[in-house]
Amino acid sequence: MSNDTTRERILQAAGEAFAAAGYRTTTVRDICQRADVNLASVNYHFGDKQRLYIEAVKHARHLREQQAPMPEWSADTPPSEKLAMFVLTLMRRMLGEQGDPWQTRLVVREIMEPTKACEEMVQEAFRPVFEMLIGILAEMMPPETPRHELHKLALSLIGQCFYYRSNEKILNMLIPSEELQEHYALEQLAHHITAVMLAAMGQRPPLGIHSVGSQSKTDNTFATHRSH
Amino acid sequence: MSNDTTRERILQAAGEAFAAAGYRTTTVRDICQRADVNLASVNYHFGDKQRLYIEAVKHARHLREQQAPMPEWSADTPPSEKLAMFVLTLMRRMLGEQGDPWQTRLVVREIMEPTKACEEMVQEAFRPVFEMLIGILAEMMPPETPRHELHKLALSLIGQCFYYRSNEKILNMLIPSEELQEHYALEQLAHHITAVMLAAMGQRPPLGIHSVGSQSKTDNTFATHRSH
DNA sequence: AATTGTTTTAAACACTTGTTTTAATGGGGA
DNA sequence: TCCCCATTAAAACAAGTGTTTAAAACAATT
Repeated sequence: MSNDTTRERILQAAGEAFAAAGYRTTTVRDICQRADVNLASVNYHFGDKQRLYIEAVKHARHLREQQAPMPEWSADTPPSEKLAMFVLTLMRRMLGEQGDPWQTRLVVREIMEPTKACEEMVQEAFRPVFEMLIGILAEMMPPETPRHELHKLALSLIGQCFYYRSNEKILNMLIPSEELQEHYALEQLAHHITAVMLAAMGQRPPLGIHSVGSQSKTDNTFATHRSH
Repeated sequence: MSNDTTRERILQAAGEAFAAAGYRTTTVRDICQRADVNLASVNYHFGDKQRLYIEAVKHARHLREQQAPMPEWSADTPPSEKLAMFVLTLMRRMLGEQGDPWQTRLVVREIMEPTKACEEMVQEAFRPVFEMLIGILAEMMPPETPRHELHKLALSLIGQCFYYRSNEKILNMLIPSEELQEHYALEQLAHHITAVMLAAMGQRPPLGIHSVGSQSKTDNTFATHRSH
C-alpha cells in the first residue's frame, strides 16, 4: 500500500478523493493535501486535473481487477458452477472484501456519467467480462436461443450485482440493520443472485420450493401457492 | 409545460440542469439563463442553491409519480399479473415514455449520492413502493418464506429495472444499435424482467423452455442443455 | 567540485462561483 | 396621486478554483 513516488501517492489520493466526492467537488488542493505533496506537482506529473482523473480511473480499475480476478475453469467444469463463481467474483469487485471499496465507487461514477476514461474501460474490462458471461449462459440455454435473449439474461445478472453497490445508501435506509448484518454478507448475496438466475433458466428448482430432488416435483410447481 | 411564475420556471430549469450535470457542476447562472430570469431571483425565491436543489428533487419526484402512477388492482387479480404491471410501471418511471426523462436522472443522482433531499424521498416514495412489491411477492411464495428472502427477491427485481436507467450509456457501447432498437423497447424489457422473476419463483416455466404445457416437462428440465 | 536535468516549493494569477447589496420597477389600495 | 409592498434588475463582493511562474532543492554525471 505504501507507494513512495510522488506520482503514485497522487494517483492513490486522487482515486480515493474522486471516488468519495466526484470530479467537480474534489479540488486539486484536496488531493495534494491528502497525498502530502505540493500543489503544483499535479500539473507537473499529469498536466492537468482532467488527465489526472483519467489516470486515476484506469488505476482504480487495474487495482480492482487484480484484487478480484476472474477465475479460469477446467474444460469439464459444469456451467452452473461457473456461473456461481462468476457472480461471486463480480460481487467481490462490487463490494470488496475489506475496507472501503473506493476503486469500484470511482468506476461506478464513470459508468453513470461517462467521460473520456470510459471508452477504454468498456473495451478493456467490461466487454471481455460480458462476453465471458454470455458464454456461460449460452452453455445453459438451448442452442437456438437468440443472442439478444442471452444479452438480456446477462444484463439481469449484472443489474442485480450492480444494485448492491450503487444503492448501498438506500438499502441502509430500507432494510433493518440487523437483517443487513445477518443476511446480506457478500457470499449470501452472491448465492441469492445465482439461485435466481439458475432457477430462471431451469437449472435449479424455483425459489421457495424446498424439495430439491428433481424427480419429486409436484403438480403445483408452476401454480400460485396462496392467494393471500 | 409552460409554467409562468418565476418560481416555477426556476424549478423546471434547475431540475433539468441538475439532472444533466449534477449539483456541483451546474451553476446558478446556468439555471437562471435557462429559465430566463435574473440571477438574484434564485436566492430571493429559494434562499440558496442547496434549498433550490432540494425543492427541485421533490418536484421531479412528484412529476414522475403522476406521469407513471402505480396501478390499483381488484381483489381477485392474480399476483403474476400484478407483478407484470408493477414491473411495467417501474420501467416507465425509469425510462419514461417520451422525451428526456430528466426527472428520473435527478432522482438517480440522489440515490447514488444522497443529500438532505433523500430521506424524504425514501419515506414518501420508495418505502411504499417497496412494501407493495413485497406484498405481491409474498402472495406467490410459500407462507413460510422468511422476510429477508422476500426482500432479496424484491431487490433482484428493482436492481434489474434500475440497471437500464443507470447504465444506459454503457449499454449503448456494449449492445449493437440495431439490437437495441429492435429488442430493447420499454415493454420488451419489462416483459423480460417479469419472465425472469416469475420463472425464478416457479410461477412460469423457465426461460429457454418452449413447451408451455405444464405436464409435458421432460427429464432434462433441470439439466444442462449442452456442454458447448 | 561543477554542471546538468529533474523534481519540489511557495507565491501569484486569472477566472468562476454563490451570495449580497442596493436601486429600480410595477401594481393595488387609501 | 401617492405610498407600500413584493418582485426584478444590475452590479459588486468575497471566497475558492485550476493553472502558471520562477526560484529553490535535489540527484546524478562528468
